[in-house]
Amino acid sequence: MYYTIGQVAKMMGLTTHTLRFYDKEGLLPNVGKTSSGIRRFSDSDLNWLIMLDCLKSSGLQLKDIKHYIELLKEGDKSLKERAMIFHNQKIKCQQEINTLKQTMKKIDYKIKYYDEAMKHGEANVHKNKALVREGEKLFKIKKK
Amino acid sequence: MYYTIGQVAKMMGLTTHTLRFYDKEGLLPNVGKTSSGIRRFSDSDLNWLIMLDCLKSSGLQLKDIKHYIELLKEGDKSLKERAMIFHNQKIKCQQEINTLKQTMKKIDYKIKYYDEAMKHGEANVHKNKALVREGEKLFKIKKK
DNA sequence: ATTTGACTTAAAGTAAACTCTAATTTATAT
DNA sequence: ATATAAATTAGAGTTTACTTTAAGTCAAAT
Repeated sequence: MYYTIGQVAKMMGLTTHTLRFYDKEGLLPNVGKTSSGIRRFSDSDLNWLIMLDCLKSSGLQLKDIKHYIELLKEGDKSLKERAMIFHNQKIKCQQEINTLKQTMKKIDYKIKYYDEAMKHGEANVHKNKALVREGEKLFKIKKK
Repeated sequence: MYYTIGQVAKMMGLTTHTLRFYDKEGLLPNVGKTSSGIRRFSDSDLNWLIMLDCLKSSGLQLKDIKHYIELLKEGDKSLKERAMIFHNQKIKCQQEINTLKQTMKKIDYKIKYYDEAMKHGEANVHKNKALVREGEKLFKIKKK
């Protein structure tokens, strides 16, 4: 089964421009073309796009993904380096999740602050010092 | 207690250039200056920088943070909009965490693949079809 | 007093990842 | 057969978030 660039764009939530850009950058090394020059995406190409998306999500830059493709092309002798890439990305991913969890905590704190503020009015909330530590106090909001 | 731009840069893990850039962009609305024009960062400014970092981590762009600052300056009448910002960022944050968890799963899968590959050699691993779904097969690696 | 290092501004430059334009060709539907 | 939709290329432009440069002023130490 083959797909046009437009179909793939829809399926992957990308634009055709982005797909051509990826192709130009060497990030779609196996996409074929018809005799008239039109790209034919196979299921295998789709799987690779899913993998590419995963590598991007883990924090790899396009040039790093390009490098990974070169390693794949080298075959067995690059096994260790490829394994290292995933090992490193796992660590990066975990760190990013931890950062986001910390960020979530602070956001929850803010949400609590705003819930209070909207329930009781700004003036009352300001009696609770703990709740105004992170920015609110920077602007002396006039109470009337 | 006041700090110079260099001290703050060290404390926050930023460069002085970045701090001046933030200031220029209006992201440090309360930082004062000495009579000779040198920036004086207060503890309150430091707290704001921590908050700014949190907002960035949650996925807000600098221009969105700028907008948030404008809202803070408006006082009580922007309470609802500010609450909405945190509400939205919480959702974005949670989605990002979910994406990263999915990504982690795929990476773990790859790590398992590479562990196997390095234990038994590429040829044997390729007998396990499930393990080669995501990219490896794209390049017909020559077995010798 | 002078050197060293940190500070100042304004503005140009950079990297990443697209995004869009233009001019043209190919494919599909009536 | 022809109109419309979708594909092609090359290359220029955009956005975000810095980063660097240049030319200078200020502050601390010897």
